Amino acid sequence: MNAPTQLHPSTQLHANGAPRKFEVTCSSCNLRELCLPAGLDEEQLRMIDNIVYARRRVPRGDAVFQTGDGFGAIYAVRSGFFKTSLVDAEGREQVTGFFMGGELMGMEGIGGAYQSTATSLEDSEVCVLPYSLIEQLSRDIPGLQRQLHAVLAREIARDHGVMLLLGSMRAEERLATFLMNLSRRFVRRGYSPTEFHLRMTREEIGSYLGLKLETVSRLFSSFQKDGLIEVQQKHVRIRDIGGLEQVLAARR
Amino acid sequence: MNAPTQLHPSTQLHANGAPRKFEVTCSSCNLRELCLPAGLDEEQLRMIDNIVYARRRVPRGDAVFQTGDGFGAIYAVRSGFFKTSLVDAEGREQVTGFFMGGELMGMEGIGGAYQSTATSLEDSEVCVLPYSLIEQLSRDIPGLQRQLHAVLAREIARDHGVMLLLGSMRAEERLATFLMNLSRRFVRRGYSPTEFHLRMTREEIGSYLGLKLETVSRLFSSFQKDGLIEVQQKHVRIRDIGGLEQVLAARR
DNA sequence: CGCAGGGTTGAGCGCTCTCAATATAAGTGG
DNA sequence: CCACTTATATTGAGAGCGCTCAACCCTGCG
Repeated sequence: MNAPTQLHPSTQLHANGAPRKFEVTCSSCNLRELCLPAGLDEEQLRMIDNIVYARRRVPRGDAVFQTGDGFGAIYAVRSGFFKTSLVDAEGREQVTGFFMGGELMGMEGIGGAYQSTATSLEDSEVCVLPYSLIEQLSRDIPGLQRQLHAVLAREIARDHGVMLLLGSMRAEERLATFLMNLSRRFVRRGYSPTEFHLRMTREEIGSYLGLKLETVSRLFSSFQKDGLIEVQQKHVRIRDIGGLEQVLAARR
Repeated sequence: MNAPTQLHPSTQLHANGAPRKFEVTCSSCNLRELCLPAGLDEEQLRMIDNIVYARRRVPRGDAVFQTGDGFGAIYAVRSGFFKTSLVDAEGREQVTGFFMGGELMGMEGIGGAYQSTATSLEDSEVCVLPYSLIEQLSRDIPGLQRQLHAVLAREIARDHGVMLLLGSMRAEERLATFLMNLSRRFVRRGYSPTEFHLRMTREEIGSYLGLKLETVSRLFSSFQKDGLIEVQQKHVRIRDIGGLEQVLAARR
């Protein structure tokens, strides 16, 4: 429940104690409006600057935390791209989310152990937010308390949206929803809403959407044939966003 | 974000202000170890006794809150049984959970509006926990703060489990998982683990599990034929819990 | 250049859905 | 209390969506 006892080798410690190369503060971070500090005023921002205990580089394929690890911190994506996944007793694997800049991972571990594994899909960097600090600071800063609760609530709401997708949508509706969701998140981060690079494999998309990788591949091809998108391996260009919305609207 | 502005007619107000018929405190509640106060010591318990702003009766079929309602409180099931569900723009409906004594509903609304509708499946009663009070008290009572965070985290973890179920399991695995989950929750509340009354319809079970009601019905019959359970409408008796576990283990 | 991981595409199957009829339970009003 | 209505559950027959199995292709990299 306290700050991580074991520090990863690539960890850059924060100033209060150890030296570090780069500025590690929320107030100087261009992702702050997408992240935990969203909505805080300048004074509050300065108060929580020390909440970023450290930054940590995560090479492609490495895990930030794994199922069963004792919970210590929430992790914010500073750069790069992640998936979270879980595996049940019988070996069934499920990707529970994809995470990009400013998004938070590991919240389901609060009060116990992480219930999933967070794996980087490209060379990435995370901010380590020790729970003990968040806990402490959110007692004194009502804005942070609210923001933390709001972030947790949004994660629950997001999961419910995925449950709707998995429980009620057909395969093509799932993929269309997925693409539009990615598009929306990319545009908020200043990237093109219509052209992006998928960091995950067809298998990972399939796991997230409750489909087999072949089905995902076929759907990509089918969307391309219909003029909705252009796909070439991991590169995607959305050509007809309205058409994608129509895929959802066309209920039988 | 403050205490509910509109009070439901059947609401029994708490002592600080208005009279009421029954004791409305956590310390006198036999569900406290399953609910928000779990793990608090006696002193802390007394401090949060006033957190139950009111109790409210919810006749079968009524909603405690609905999608889009401004968030004001978290609701704890005092007695009875609930479902939460959401409907998307195209009319797809998804049951996101079933809730029994001591379980909390509405947390996904924190900081905004409820994202689902909570409907009672039998005449029930809920405790109204105004968020403003929770917020205030959890600043002064670290145990409550932790418990709140833990409850939110468990809800996220639960949702991930459902995502695994919906994304990776076959129909019969889903129903077996569902029955074992119900059994576990009933036994914690002092009911029989092997014999219980389903409060929800086949359609609601189906929606929750991502199946059609006919499929659910067929699976019940099939489980019965295999000697795993006895079903008669809403009455279920588990005859072979090990067999149900085998349904899950038998991966092809 | 060869290899490995990832992606595409085809053929056929089977699980779950759709449509439909019937049964049973639970209300509802006379 | 009973006839009628409505909601819920069961079961069957057939169709189709997505899966399985398999072959082949593409791309990056040692």
